Amino acid sequence: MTAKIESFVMHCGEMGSRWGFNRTVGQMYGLLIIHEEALSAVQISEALNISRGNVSMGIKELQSWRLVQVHHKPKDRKEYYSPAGSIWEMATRVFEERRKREVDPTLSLLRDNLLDEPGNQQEQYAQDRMHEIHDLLETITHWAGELQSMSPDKLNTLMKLGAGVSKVIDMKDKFIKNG
Amino acid sequence: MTAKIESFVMHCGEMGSRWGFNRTVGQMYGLLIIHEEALSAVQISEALNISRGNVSMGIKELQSWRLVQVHHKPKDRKEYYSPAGSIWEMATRVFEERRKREVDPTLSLLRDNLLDEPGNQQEQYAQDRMHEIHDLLETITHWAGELQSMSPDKLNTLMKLGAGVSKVIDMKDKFIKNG
DNA sequence: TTAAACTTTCAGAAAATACTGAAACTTCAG
DNA sequence: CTGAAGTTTCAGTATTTTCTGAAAGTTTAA
Repeated sequence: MTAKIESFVMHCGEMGSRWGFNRTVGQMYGLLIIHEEALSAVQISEALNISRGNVSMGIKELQSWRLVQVHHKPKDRKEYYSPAGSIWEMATRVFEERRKREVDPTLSLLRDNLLDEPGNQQEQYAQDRMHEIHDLLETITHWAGELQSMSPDKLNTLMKLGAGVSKVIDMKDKFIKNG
Repeated sequence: MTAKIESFVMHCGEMGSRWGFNRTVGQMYGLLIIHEEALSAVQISEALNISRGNVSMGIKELQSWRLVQVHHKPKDRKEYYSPAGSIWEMATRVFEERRKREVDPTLSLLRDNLLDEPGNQQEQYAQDRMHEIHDLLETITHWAGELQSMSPDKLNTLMKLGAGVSKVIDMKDKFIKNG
């Protein structure tokens, strides 16, 4: 590994826990992304100086995020791993998986709590706040889903438009009002 | 604390680490959100059964996220804490702080790495991937900033529009072409 | 079948992170 | 000043998370 490549891989390790996995899983994913050829478990463990068992667990973790793909080479029993999908897909998958882990459980707890009538003023206040949080998370979650259903280039147009989208929406309102 | 309130607070604790802080900080923030009155450090430590020192560290952490506000009562030297801003602001702050911690360092590393010429084919490939990641993160970051600059109700309109925004944009293109 | 070549699992060790509580520090009323 | 009422700090401990490596499991070629 050259110094530049190593610095990227190590950075992925350091950021790993902030992105939702642990250091070695971060390093492994970083390595797979910038390496042109698919790598075997042993190659990964040698490149990163981690145990074979750890690589096995890490691959499992990355698979649970739908971020790696397994390949086989003819006349070779080993499994070779590479990132699943484009950089774009990688981003949407991380986004989606994090939503599942970070938002969905909370939405479900809030829904449950909101089913009961509040027993007193204190609970009334608490429920009002929970309601606000629930609605906000629900709106954002729903919106994120809609965005992900758009084609990447539509989405790109939208992003490039930025806050300008607001003008376009105003224009639509005017257009409709005026017939 | 009633059972329902406690379940919410404990949930915030469990989710804490997924949201970027630790268990007790999560509990503290949950408690402050659903509690109508501001709470003193001692009240927090008693409600959650954690040490006074831990509360102090937790408040510091929440302040670094710009999520709490300090109040003083007349004739009372204690500090009282409550969430800073509306639920909406809370969401944008968490979003923004997480961007700073999760994305900005990576963008800066990528920029640095992309300044140098690649030394060989392997580095060329690595740099191409880094370039893709850089551009994607930059686009998303920029877009997120633009969205945050919009007023909450504009943003709400946009979110409610969902994927329908794509049609509005098409309409604009047609309108301009024909108009 | 057998055994070689590989992968997975998991108990225990190591490392990282969070928490406590006592001491140090700050602020302010008298 | 003094000391009471508060806050912060941080060394040491407890807890949680991650990692290792050996054993168990799987697959396939002969």
